[in-house]
Amino acid sequence: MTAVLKDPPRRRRGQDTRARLMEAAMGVLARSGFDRATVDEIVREAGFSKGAFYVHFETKEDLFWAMLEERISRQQEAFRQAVAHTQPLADNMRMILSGVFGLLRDDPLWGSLYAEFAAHASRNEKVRQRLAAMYERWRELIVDLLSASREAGRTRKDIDLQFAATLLIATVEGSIMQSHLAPETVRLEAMLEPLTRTLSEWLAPD
Amino acid sequence: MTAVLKDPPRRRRGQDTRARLMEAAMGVLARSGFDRATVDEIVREAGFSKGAFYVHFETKEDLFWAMLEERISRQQEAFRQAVAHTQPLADNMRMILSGVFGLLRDDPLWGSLYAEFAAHASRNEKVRQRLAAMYERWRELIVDLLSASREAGRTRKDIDLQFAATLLIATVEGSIMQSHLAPETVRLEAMLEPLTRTLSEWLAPD
DNA sequence: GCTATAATACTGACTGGTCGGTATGTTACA
DNA sequence: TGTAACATACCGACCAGTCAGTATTATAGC
Repeated sequence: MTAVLKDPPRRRRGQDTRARLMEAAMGVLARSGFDRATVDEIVREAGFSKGAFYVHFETKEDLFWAMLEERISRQQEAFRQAVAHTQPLADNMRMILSGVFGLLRDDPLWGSLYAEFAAHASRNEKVRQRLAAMYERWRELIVDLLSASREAGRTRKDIDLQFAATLLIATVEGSIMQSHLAPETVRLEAMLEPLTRTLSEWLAPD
Repeated sequence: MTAVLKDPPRRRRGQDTRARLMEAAMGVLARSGFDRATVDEIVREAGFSKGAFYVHFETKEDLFWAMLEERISRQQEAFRQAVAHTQPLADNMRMILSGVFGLLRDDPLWGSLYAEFAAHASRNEKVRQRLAAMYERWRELIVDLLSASREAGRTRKDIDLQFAATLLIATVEGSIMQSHLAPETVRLEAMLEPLTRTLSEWLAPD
């Protein structure tokens, strides 16, 4: 993959310039999309000049990568924390769902940003592979979780775990998608309990 | 909604220019995204000149709208045809799924185009509302279907139909998303039967 | 401590190229 | 011969990326 992230220059004037640029970029990217977002707008919002931008990023594309990596690792971390193999499956499920939903509620720009990533992935093989790897990792984590739960006799044995993982992710992402496009009709918060119950019931041995 | 579609000029030189422009645009939009796609590239691919484009579309944005409407109406039509209220629910389910999956298989550009629409919806309130209305219509159709099935005693009564519709759509769209980003791992064809079975079992009265 | 020198972070004017949209001309058909 | 469809050259705005210069901090020698 040969990541192109240059290690950040030492901080100065009390602030981490690179981080502030990325923070501003997040808003601008979510508002305007990658192609319409201009470097000028990003640096203006961050309170820097264009030169500063090109000290920290080689190109605009480079910034995009940095954003993608940053969001993915944050998401993975939240996911991992929500998974505690020792709890009943329904509790795990609720933890995961509310963790993911919470991330979106706390940071409403994430939905737009993710749509942007997905669109880019369609046209950029490298981005696509990176997102595919992210999904792969999620599936692994879920399969592990279900596998452990199955050992403990708390999950039915006649379900293909790969399929189950794919379906779980699909359910969550599809719900997020709909609530993102029609927030007045589909409320994530309201779906937390029904989703938890439905998925748990499906997985529970009869 | 006040659609801005101008009625197509009379055809000339044996071909429907507007349709050919849209066909070419579909490829270019899927490849490059809306912002990177240039009018020049579209007309070149369609075998016309820039002047022809602006005879048939007021702006580039106008073309985008036309594409969106065209895809939505085609999708709705496929959906409606797949739904026959008279069949057992599982058969209906399979019909709907294979209908949607087939649309994607026959036209691999659709996935990219849809990602583009979704990304645009994040930044354009009008596009967002249009997509939201599309989802709303789907939910209505599904609720009708489930409602009829419930009358016939073939669907459990303790499920909120709105929630069920949302969940069904989420499942399908989430699966499509994953197969779009990771086609080598998630094969839609392979998911048809398991999905049909899982969803039918969930909805069936015990 | 104090200054000289080097290294780094940042500024902002500028450029080269791109592209949506237009103006004007040309062709085909009624 | 008029009119709608199409072609082509062009313009003006925009923008990623550059670069020469400035400001700030680190370091070395005293």
